[in-house]
Amino acid sequence: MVRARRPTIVDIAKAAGVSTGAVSYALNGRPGVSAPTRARILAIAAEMGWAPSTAARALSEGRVGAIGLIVDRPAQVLGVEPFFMQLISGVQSELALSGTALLFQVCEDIETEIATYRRWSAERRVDGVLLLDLRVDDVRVSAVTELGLPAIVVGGPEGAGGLACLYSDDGAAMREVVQYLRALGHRRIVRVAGPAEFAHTASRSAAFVAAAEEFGVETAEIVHTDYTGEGGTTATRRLLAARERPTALVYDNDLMAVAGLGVAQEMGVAVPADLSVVAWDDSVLCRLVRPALTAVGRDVAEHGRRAARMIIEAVAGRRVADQATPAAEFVPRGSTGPLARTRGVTEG
Amino acid sequence: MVRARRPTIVDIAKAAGVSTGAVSYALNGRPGVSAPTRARILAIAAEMGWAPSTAARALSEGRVGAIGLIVDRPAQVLGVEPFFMQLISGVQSELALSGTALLFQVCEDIETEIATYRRWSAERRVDGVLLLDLRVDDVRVSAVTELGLPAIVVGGPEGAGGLACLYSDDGAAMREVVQYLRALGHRRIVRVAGPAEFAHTASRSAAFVAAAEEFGVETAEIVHTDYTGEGGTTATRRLLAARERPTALVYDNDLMAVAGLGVAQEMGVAVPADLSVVAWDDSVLCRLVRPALTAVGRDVAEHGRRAARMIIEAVAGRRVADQATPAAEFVPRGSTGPLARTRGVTEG
DNA sequence: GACGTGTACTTAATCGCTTAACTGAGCGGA
DNA sequence: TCCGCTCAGTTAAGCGATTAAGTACACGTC
Repeated sequence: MVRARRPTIVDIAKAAGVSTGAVSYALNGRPGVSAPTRARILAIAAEMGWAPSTAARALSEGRVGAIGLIVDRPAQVLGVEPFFMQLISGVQSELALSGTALLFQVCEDIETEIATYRRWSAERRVDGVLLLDLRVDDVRVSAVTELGLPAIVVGGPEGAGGLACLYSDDGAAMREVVQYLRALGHRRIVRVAGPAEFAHTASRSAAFVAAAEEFGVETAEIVHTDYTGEGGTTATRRLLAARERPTALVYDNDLMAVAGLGVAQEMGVAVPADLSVVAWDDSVLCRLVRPALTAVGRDVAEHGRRAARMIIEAVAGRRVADQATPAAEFVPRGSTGPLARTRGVTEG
Repeated sequence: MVRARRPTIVDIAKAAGVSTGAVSYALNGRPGVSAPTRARILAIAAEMGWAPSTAARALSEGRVGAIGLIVDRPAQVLGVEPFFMQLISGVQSELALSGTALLFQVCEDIETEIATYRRWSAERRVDGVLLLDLRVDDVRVSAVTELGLPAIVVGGPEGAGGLACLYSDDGAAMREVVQYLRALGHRRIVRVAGPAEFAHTASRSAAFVAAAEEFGVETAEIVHTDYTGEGGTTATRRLLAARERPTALVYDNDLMAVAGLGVAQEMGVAVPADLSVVAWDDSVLCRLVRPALTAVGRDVAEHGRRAARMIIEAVAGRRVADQATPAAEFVPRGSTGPLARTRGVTEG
């Protein structure tokens, strides 16, 4: 299979009887060629099926028209957690509008991630990157800053150490969830959170604690897991086996919530009669299980599109301000309900 | 944020007091420089943190070191179906070994997909592509062949119209599933398949029909859906509402199986007492719901890694033979069991 | 001492495109 | 008639690599 020789501006120039410079001006909509000549060149280019060579353009313009996205979660989780794919879809769809490519990489740890940024920067593979899952004092921020690699923090809380940030205001939604659960009679609520080192985990936790205080929730505990189904299973089993078990669980992602639901079923804890379950990211998954999961949903794809727009701006050298994604929406479904009866310590 | 000027071979040449040609020979391990000079050049390059500019290399070598992957399923499905992310993780991890980048794109339809291949080819963005979800008489095959774009068909059945193909032999697993269900006493089995136009759907369906005949399954029906949760829900609802409802359902992906499980629960059909459920792709999801889903699992990430190796070979210009992925493994869990009692037409 | 043969380089063309600088024609005004 | 200006191009350098072809020197050989 011999790869066909694709037309270059030289071919167009020859066909049009002008210089390559003129062709370049015409194709890029710059002044310097007359209207008829421009039209002729454009027609020839279209007919030949010409498209600019990214390599050549990258070399002379210094920009490659690609941005990078690295996810570092185990493949297991990645596959099953809707959030990432939806985010990527969103990012990708927006990038496609400007012909920007998306380089995607899965890493195992943050060191490899940083090494990849270095390599990408050194090889000039990408014009900028999107950082996910910002950690408290995240080393990646200084790494990309040092490299001079334009970057946007996606989903972190505000003020990402000098980098522009797309944050989602989870505070209001968290407040709504806690208020709702409290109104249903719940007094022992546990938040099954993601890893403590993630900045957005911390910010949601803070909102949770504040809301619990505001609405007079007696016990408002937080346990940390790793976002995996197993993590959710283990945590839930432990929580439900406790003497004073919680009556409501607020999970940090849909996957863990589904896992929790399974554990409750397995332990004979009725949902929602004995236990209310709330999932943070809403997704098809939440609607498929029974009872359907009450969830806090946000438009993840839109989140991704915004992030894409921000990084495009940043790459273009324009200042980008922090931006908030539309507030998350609380969607009550069958997994939450009024507490059936007041329960004492343990029942037989 | 001024992007740091990254070192080029000119910088290295100056520092080493040699020409850029010598530097190039040294860095690429070619003869033409003495051992001491080579060592000196390598040391300087390492110290400067030099990495070859992909753009420059692409321009002079004609290869960009990137391969493309397009998925055309709605974002909704993508997010929630573990298969894709796991596949991509696998592909990506293998590509990373050779420093090859992965361009990832989500499309809405096959026309856009083909247009993207054209653009990628014209812009020389990728050296090759992986084709997913081969259709019967797939137009993409001729499209990439015409473009002279190296491509590998992932997961199609053998003989993908001239393109090398990585196929998974689903026949044996399907036979095992049907035999197992038949042994449990099931006589009315329905396969809830993906879209009929996918080649792998057709091949699995053929295996299903053959196995049903071999083991004397009375009713072996096939219904087609779109792989979405909603598709699974609707199909299942219709099937379970029928006068002679099936006693076992074999779903083409985990998502639909979970959806089916939900519908059964909602309609008061006990799983596995009244209905056995089998999912095709095994994933965390299958283990999280209750009862856990009996599933046919394969190592999707390994599938991806193989695909990556194949496309790298193809890009290098070597002939690539069709290859089979290790056979799928059948994992019985709680969602399948012996038929509780022989049921007549409809019961109250 | 002339000649061939390696070795260790250098030189310069090349990939495809952008763009600053230059050229030459046409035109208006003094 | 000459000057300056604008327009519509052309020319050529540059982006950062690779690589064929050339060069200079050392060495061995007859």
